Amino acid sequence: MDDETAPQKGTVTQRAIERIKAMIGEGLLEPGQRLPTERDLAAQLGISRSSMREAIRALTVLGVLEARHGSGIYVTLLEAGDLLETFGVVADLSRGPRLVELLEVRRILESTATALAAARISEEQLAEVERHLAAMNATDDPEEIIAHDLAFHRVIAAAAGNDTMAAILEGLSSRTFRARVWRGYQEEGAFARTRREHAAIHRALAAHDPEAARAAAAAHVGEVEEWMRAQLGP
Amino acid sequence: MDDETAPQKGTVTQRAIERIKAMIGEGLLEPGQRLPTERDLAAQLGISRSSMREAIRALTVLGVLEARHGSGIYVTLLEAGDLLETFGVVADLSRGPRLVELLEVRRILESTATALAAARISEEQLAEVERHLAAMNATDDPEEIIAHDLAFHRVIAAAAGNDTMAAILEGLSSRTFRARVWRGYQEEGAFARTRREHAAIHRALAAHDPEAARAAAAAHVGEVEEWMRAQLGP
DNA sequence: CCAGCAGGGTGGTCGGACCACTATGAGCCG
DNA sequence: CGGCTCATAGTGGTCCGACCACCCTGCTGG
Repeated sequence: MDDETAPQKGTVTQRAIERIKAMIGEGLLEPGQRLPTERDLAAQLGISRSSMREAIRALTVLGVLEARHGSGIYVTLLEAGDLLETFGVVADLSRGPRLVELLEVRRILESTATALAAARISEEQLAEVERHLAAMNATDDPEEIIAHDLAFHRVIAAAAGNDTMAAILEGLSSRTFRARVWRGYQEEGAFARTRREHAAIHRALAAHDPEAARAAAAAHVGEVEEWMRAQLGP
Repeated sequence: MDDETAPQKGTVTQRAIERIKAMIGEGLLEPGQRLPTERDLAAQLGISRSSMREAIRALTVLGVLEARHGSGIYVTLLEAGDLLETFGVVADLSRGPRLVELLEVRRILESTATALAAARISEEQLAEVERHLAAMNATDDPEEIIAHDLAFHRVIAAAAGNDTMAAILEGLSSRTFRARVWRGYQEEGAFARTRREHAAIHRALAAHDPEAARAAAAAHVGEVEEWMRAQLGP
């Protein structure tokens, strides 16, 4: 009786998901705000707690809600990182031709991000880039190399000043994805080449030369892209 | 007792999600394949059906699984569209500065996609582009205009030959997102300008001129981007 | 041979019970 | 009086068992 709309479309849980999303979209629920308890929410929408829990779980994995055991359910800050975390799942589960497509997207975004970074990067950020570059060349532990490689690009993406783009790139370079590609890639002695490419990117950043940065980054990702394309062909 | 690993990390449901994701990642579960029943899966992992249902629901909203009432649970084809559908949620819930960031990402991807399309588009696809262009100019029903506008760009994205990129762009132009922006945008008489920009994009496509297409698409999205930036500024 | 129906199996929903954790405040100790 | 401890209420997490709605198969009867 609390509501007028009982359109019966889709499952009960699905409707609950939409309702909560709508509440947030309309500003009834502010970022960081605490929601009513599961029991109250279920009663409000006239559904069982089980169904409501499924809806909450769904919005949790989407990065919209956050459940704290013993405390309550909260709306996340709805920042880029929260919402785009699921992008990593795509990278993890993609295979074959789709990996090439993902690398193509990454090449486009990463080259632009690096170009933007060249124009905007601060001295502190540049120093951090150099730190990861040095650390990457100082060890031969693959695990560590990948970590610094990721951090290298992460700093650059952050310097580009677009959090959304940075979050997407983060997902496209998620740990497992990178490790999966590297495994076979470095077996071909691509180590030296990667090192040279990273150095080129750093040079362009230090010189604040966007065009050179774009080219260097595109070439860097493009190398991996071409290698992967070749793996699938014959 | 069935397994060796009971590391007790995170919630039971979270572990179930990871387990199923891992099964798919390792190829134990093929795309399109049917899973055991909820009851069996729950028994296999030693958890309750409720928890298993939450895990399944989570993977369902991520576009990894698909539940068919009365039939069973299936792995999706894991195509770009399946996995990137959640991208629309990001667009729906983003506001303020993040909308500008999203438009910037869209500008970068859309301009590249349009450039690729200029080189690869077929006669049939070009005809479809023209169809939507004409339909868009023939009516003044905002609903219909938006629909054809979306379709216009969708065909172009498809012609670029990168399904992943097309899926991302689809999410960035989702119905509600587009409607939300249009509402205020067209109040400023941006109609004629939009029409001109679309015509320019079509010309570049017909001429198979990638550079012109890139410029036209970038300008098109950039217009909206600038308008939105202005809305937030003062 | 085929249309129609009935049954079993599946996901969807519900309600309730109990557990694990957190936060709060009353009460104790220093 | 101030700080600490610990009981306790409230919250999300898990489990169970029942029933419903729907799909699919196979059987039945024309």
